[in-house]
Amino acid sequence: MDEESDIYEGLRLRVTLGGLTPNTKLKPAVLRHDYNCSASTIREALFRLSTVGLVSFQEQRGFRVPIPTDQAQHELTHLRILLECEGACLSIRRGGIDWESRLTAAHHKLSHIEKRVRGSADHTPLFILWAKAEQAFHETLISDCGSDVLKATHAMIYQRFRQQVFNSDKKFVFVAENIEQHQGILEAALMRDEALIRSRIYSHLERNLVFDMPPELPKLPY
Amino acid sequence: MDEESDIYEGLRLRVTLGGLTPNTKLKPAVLRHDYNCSASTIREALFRLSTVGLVSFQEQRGFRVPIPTDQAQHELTHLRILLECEGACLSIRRGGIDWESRLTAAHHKLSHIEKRVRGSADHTPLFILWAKAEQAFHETLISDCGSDVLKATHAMIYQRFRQQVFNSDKKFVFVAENIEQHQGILEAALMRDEALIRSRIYSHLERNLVFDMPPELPKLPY
DNA sequence: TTTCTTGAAAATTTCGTGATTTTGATAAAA
DNA sequence: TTTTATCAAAATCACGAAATTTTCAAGAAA
Repeated sequence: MDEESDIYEGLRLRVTLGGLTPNTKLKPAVLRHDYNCSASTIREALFRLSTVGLVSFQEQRGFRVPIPTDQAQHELTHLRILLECEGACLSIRRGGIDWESRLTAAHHKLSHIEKRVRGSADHTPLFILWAKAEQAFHETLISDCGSDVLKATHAMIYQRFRQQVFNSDKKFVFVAENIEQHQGILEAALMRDEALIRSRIYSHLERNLVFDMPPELPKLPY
Repeated sequence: MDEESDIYEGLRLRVTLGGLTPNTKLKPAVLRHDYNCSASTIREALFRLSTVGLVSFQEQRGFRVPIPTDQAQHELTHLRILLECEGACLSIRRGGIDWESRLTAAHHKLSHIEKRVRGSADHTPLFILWAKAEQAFHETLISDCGSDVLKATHAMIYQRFRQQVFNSDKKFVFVAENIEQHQGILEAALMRDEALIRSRIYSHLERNLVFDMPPELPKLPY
């Protein structure tokens, strides 16, 4: 049977949002029990995760949970901005009423969760839910860009970004400003204003840029 | 011994520049003889190649050489432009004399090969050499952007791009304009003109964009 | 105390095998 | 002729174990 991709997804969730301490060893011989399968199967899944940067791998030294660094956070944020601005602008040009409607739906769901999060003291139980809705919103934002390669690349970077900030000390996973920022991005999308959406995506992610970065966004690309 | 990465590299070369017919099956049980190792080892390497898009994989149906499509060519070109413009501009801002010198060296090597290619009728023997020099030039161009993530992502896309155009019917692997275009990119880099280098990178890759795309490049990003 | 060696335990990598699934040729039915 | 059924050959996948490498604690030397 096809448990392989379940194992892959399960491990992906663990290393990204599982709250594992960075640098934790990931031993196939141990993990096999959680998924009941052989060590080789786990190894294969870990290998695939390592090619997308979600686990680190060293020859003859096995797999580990990557260590978050300021540098990595900055770089991942930078690429997210680049890819998301591009994808969003292309979607604005190409997307129709269907895109608008899907984006509105995704925002509605996200917004609902975010308001609940703001109320409760402990974010943990809602967090997985929030993370999925956040990802869905940002992926919907670029969903009509017309490029599977762009979308796949963005998904990769987004996962690593989420892992990075969740596993970093600061745990800035959720901040209140998100609510209005997501709202603002949605509005810019519906207004079909490319320059505005660029600047709002930038503002939304800006706080994760740990080094200084040129301030303003371009009018629009090519 | 560590043959694993040799096997990975060997297979990568075969599926990208090996001249294999698209859709060719890649059978571990057959390939094992070329690398003398077990089928499982080959399988593992092919798996890793499939996660970066260099071989296609279907559950229970094994591995195949990906089929080039116009859509894929367009998307890969689009991302190359995006990443290479960004990386080059950042390198212009951050890079010093060392970057200029490495870029000049890389261009010198590439230029030498390209002039030899222009002369000879059959490009095949020189092709691997040219491909390596071309990649080195474009990677040096973005080498001082300060982001390992950007560089790794670009490398991934570049490989797939190279595979795509080499395995496509048209075989536009080498065109004479490359010579002056590479020259032009080098000059723009040394002039530290961001807008110019963007427009020249775009012009260099433009012919691989199979669908229409907005014409001119942005002044500069953030 | 600190540094260096030693060697047993643990972890990683590779491999061949059996179970399961797909493929493709041949024959039967429509 | 075209479609469907059958079934043997071939390929894929997951597994456990052997071979290799690393880890790390305990003792020797500086």
